[in-house]
This record gives sequence, C-alpha cells and structure tokens, in this order.
Amino acid sequence: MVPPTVQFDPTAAVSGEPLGRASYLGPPDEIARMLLGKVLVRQVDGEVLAGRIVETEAYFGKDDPAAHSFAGRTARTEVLFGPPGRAYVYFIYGVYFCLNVSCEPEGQAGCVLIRALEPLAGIARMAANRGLDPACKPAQLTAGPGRLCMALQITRPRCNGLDLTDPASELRICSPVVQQDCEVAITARINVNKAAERQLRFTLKGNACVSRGKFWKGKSLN
DNA sequence: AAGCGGATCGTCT
DNA sequence: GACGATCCGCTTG
Repeated sequence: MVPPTVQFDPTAAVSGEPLGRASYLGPPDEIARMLLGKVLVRQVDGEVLAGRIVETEAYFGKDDPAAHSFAGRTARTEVLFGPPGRAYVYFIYGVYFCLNVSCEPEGQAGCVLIRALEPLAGIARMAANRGLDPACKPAQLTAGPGRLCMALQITRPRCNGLDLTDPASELRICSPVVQQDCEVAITARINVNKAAERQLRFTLKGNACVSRGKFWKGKSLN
C-alpha cells in the first residue's frame, strides 16, 4: 500500500459537521482510532483555528492505572465521569495544558488524549501563539499535546467541560470534508509508566506532525 | 545528535 | 511534600 500523501486545498472548507454524541459512547481505544483524520476546530476572536487529528491515546475509565480517573472521582476529574463528547483539559508540569475527549456513557470515565494535529487553518495565529515564525515546520506548531493546546489557545479555565458536539461551541471535533484512508500505527503510550505495555497510542503512519517516540527528548522535528 | 535539567503549580498523599 | 498523559534550551561529544 502506498503511504498516504496528504494534500490540502487552502481555499476549501476545512471541516464539516461536528461528530454527534453517540460517536463517543464506545470504548476509548475504538474512539481514539476513530478520531484520527477528524478535524479539531477552535474559534477565538472570530478566527478559526483548525487541525487534523493525527495522534491520539486511549485512557480507560476502569482498570487503567495510567488514567487520571483511576484514583476516583474528584473535582479535577469530574468532566471525565460526565456525558461523552466533552473536553477534559488538565494542567501539567506547572506549564502546559492537555486536551482530552470524554467517552463512554455518563458515570464511566474513559477518555482520549489528543496528542498531535496537522495544522489546517489559522496557521499565522498558531505560530504567534507558539512564539514561532509562520514559515516554521507545521510539526513545530502542533506536534505534542502541550504544543497543540498552546497553538489553539486551549486552557483549563477557558475550555474544560466544553461540549465538542455542539455546532455553536468554540471548541469542537468535526468530520473532515474528505475523509482520507490512511494507515494507522499502534504503539505504547508516551511518558506513561503504569500499564506501560498496553498498546493504546494511535497515529497516522508517516504523518510529519506525529510527535516523537518514547525516548525522544530533543527539539528537532523533521 | 543526544542527554540533562529547569520551569512552575494543581492535585492528592 | 512529591510529582506529573511536557517542552525547550543548554551542554557535551
């Protein structure tokens, strides 16, 4: 099979309708795989920032020691236990935010971490948010969970709990205009020590905006 | 090219 | 009081 070549018409519409609530009812690993190729859309100050999801990780509500919900229901993890299709945003290492989508029915805490995007719209704004030159490699903008939140201005105070299925939401996940067939690679989750053997990271194979592997520390991209 | 450590704080023990 | 679903800059070889 030929590796997919990703091409975009910059004048075309970036996304279709948001995925419905029922799309998020299933188990996290299925949802994580399903979300690859979908489009994350963020609206700020009347501007649209959007990127194609190229890397995700599944976290289970039960029997997954690596999941935030494992220790039980707390104020911090409340959104995880709520209805599916909502944004769970957490603050990490005193510096960064990360975006998850809650899945499974209300009362179950499974979720999917969005780890990397391929920028589609609002690239100049993303670069400004990241403190980078607009001509930089796309991966510099959104390859990594902390990076994509910075690029799309996703913070916990602003975005935690938002309904990603609402067409009027400032943050939502939409079907792409054209869903491309891409090969999916499955690996262990990044920077996860507990249940480290579980293969719950999903990437679009060969995509330049996928973040680096388990032992990558440096800054070079592509 | 690769490895180390700093930044910086909410959350739970 | 420790540490984490991260990223970046500085050092070394």
